[in-house]
Amino acid sequence: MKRTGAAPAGHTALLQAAREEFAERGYDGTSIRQIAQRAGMSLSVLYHYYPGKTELLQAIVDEAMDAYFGACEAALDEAGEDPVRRLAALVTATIRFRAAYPSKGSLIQGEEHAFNDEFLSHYRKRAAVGTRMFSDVVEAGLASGVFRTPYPEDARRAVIAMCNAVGEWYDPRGALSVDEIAQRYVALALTVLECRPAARTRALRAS
Amino acid sequence: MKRTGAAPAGHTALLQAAREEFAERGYDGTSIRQIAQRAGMSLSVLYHYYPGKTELLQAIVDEAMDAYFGACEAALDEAGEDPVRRLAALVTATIRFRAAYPSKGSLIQGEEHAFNDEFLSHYRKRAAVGTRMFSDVVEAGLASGVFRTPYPEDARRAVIAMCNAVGEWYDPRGALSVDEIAQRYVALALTVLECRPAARTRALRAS
Amino acid sequence: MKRTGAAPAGHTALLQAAREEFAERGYDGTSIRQIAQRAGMSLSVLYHYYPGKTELLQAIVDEAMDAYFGACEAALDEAGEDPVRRLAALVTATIRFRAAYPSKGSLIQGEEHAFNDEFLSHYRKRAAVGTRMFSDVVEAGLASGVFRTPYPEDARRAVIAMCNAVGEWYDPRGALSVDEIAQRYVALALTVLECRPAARTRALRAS
Amino acid sequence: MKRTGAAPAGHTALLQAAREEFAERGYDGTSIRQIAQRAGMSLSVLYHYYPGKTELLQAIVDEAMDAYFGACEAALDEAGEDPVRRLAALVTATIRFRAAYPSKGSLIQGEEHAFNDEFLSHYRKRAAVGTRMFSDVVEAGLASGVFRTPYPEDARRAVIAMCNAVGEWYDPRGALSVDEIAQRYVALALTVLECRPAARTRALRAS
DNA sequence: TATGAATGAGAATTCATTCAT
DNA sequence: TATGAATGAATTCTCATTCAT
Repeated sequence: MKRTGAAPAGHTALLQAAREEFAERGYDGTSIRQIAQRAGMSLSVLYHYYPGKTELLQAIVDEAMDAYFGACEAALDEAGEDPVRRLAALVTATIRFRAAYPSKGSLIQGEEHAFNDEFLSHYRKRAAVGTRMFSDVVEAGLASGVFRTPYPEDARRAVIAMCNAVGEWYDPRGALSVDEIAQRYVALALTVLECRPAARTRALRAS
Repeated sequence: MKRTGAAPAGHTALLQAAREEFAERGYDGTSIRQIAQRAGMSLSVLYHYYPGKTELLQAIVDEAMDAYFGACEAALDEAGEDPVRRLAALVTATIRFRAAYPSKGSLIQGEEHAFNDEFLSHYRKRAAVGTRMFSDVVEAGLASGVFRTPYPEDARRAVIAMCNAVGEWYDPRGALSVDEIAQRYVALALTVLECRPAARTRALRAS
Repeated sequence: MKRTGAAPAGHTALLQAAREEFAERGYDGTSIRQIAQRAGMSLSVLYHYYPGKTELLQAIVDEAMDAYFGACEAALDEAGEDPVRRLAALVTATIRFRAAYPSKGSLIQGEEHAFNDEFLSHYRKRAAVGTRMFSDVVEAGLASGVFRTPYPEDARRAVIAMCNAVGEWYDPRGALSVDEIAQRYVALALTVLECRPAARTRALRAS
Repeated sequence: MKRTGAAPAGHTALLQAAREEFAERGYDGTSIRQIAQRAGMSLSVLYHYYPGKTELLQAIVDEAMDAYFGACEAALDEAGEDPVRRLAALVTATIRFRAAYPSKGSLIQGEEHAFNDEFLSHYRKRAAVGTRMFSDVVEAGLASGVFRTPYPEDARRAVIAMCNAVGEWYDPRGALSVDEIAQRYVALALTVLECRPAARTRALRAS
């Protein structure tokens, strides 16, 4: 997250403000005046940073995807070749991401209607890459025989859905830390994929 | 599903139109003009039926919850006492519900910010009842030893999340029917809960 | 006030409701729905009694003027020829009228802008008659030497203004009865007109 | 009375336009479109200056009260201690005020129903101060024996009412100047208060 | 008489955005 | 860069009134 330093100061404050407002009221429910106010700047200044509301949304979504996919790739790199460890890496990265960004303010799930056509296809392309990361790991695990789920597609969807849902209830003041939650979800995900006990034990010990 | 007969004609057409528009563009992204237009009536007529946009949203959400919880209760009644069959009943009802109502137009997930305080607490109360239905079944299964998940709370959340996610990709023209999808998700849910093989076989045969 | 019996039941309830609403919120601030509701009838019924909002206003104003001018004429008749007694009659009638009708709901002072041209001239004509009643009495008093004000026109306006103002503060639960107030205002009015002490004593004793 | 210099240009034009429209049609009878049009600006610009219709009304009323009470205080200061001269000061200030501001557009008599609770109490508080100014003078005059009215409270109301009524008929093109009218009303007011002839003569000569 | 549905114009207000400086 | 004024379209909602039955 070494993004700071490069960005022209106001940029990040603006993105942060927009992220929060969008998260609280949704894209359409938020006025750029509210964003400017929360960012502590005038409307005119806001327009100097971004040409419009849409671009603000897109910047947020893109930034979130950068952060998420970057984390995923880094985690995969570190995980090596073992499908179980790779799966654990993805789950952990997803949980951390959902915990870090408020509820729906991140990938702005459900705000796709606010995207214009160009950005929508860009977004879908990147989202597909994300899906692919999971699919690849699941397929690798099936190929090597450590995963045995009869419904790989649905199992992959289930894993992603349950990880994403963490963003809806996670509270930093809760009893469990993010990483403790991540551990549990790794276990649950392996269960969903019907991971062989031996491989599972190895992975859970490792992380 | 022609619920007509009770409702004064335009009411249902209006709800249907609003459901579709809200699903496509979100609550704030939808203008009541668009709703009226889709329902084929003038703005004034819309206001003749409903006192405002909020009430329209609330009516939709309430109706959806009525349908969902009604289906759940009926399914539970029919399932008898066996926790496995009860779990299967809830999963099936949820999948069917998510398939029947377009994406986010049903329980209007993520539009809570548009609820006023009164309705929000009403909504949360009902939602808690839904959560409870799942919790009760999970607990009963754990008590009787057929479920063995070490994380009942998270497993329950995972099951609900994966069922809800069906609404995001389900396409009636797809290869699998709703009930086939439901069968798969019952299997996945039982896997998540670490259901004993014997009980599982029994349940999957039964449905 | 034997007006009842003739009017078709709903009529008077309607006028009463309209009078109250207009008094509370002004003509433009009142919707005919509010009037219908206060009168306990449906919109359609209201429109059966009166063709529109304007006519309702005009009916109220006319009825109020009927009541007021009727009372004035009766009082003048009873007063005989003495200017002092005639003045006392007018003042008393005016005070009683202002006390009987809520604040501005009576002659709807200040709602002339809501009158159409035809009614406006009709209203002005009647109002002029009212003014004339006072003027005549003042002039008679001057002619006979009992009134000695050097500014008859302004004195007349002052008397009328102070009587009308009673409607703005009169409270039936107050310490003084309407007639006690009227007595005081007769005294004040005679003072304004610089009535000769002898004539004054006679008049104040008489009433 | 060119108050300009402080206010940002459009503000005063707006207030003037609103004052005139409100005076002609009443608060509820006036649309902000009409105000904007009379002020020669667009709706949006109007909203740039004032956040809403209510605030416009309140600004007008407050400004009018500032002007009136300011004039009263200045006049009282100049009048010295003599109750007769003080009374004359108040009457003159009131007449001038009523003549300067169109009919009911000033203290917006009779538009209290359009005030919100907060402003209503603020308004009533200031209005009470105005009442008090008159009461104090009347009481002082009674104490010193120059006023002899047996009904001080009603006399005070009468004086205020007759002065206020000037705004309903005053026409700058009339035969009498504002100050000539004021002189007459001072005389009438002193008559109402039953001022001692000696003191009266002195006061009428002085002004 | 009576009714509830329907109508279309107009209400106040907010929006994202641009412009002149 | 930065600013506050300006813009005009769109927003939700209310209005007085009429219509079909």
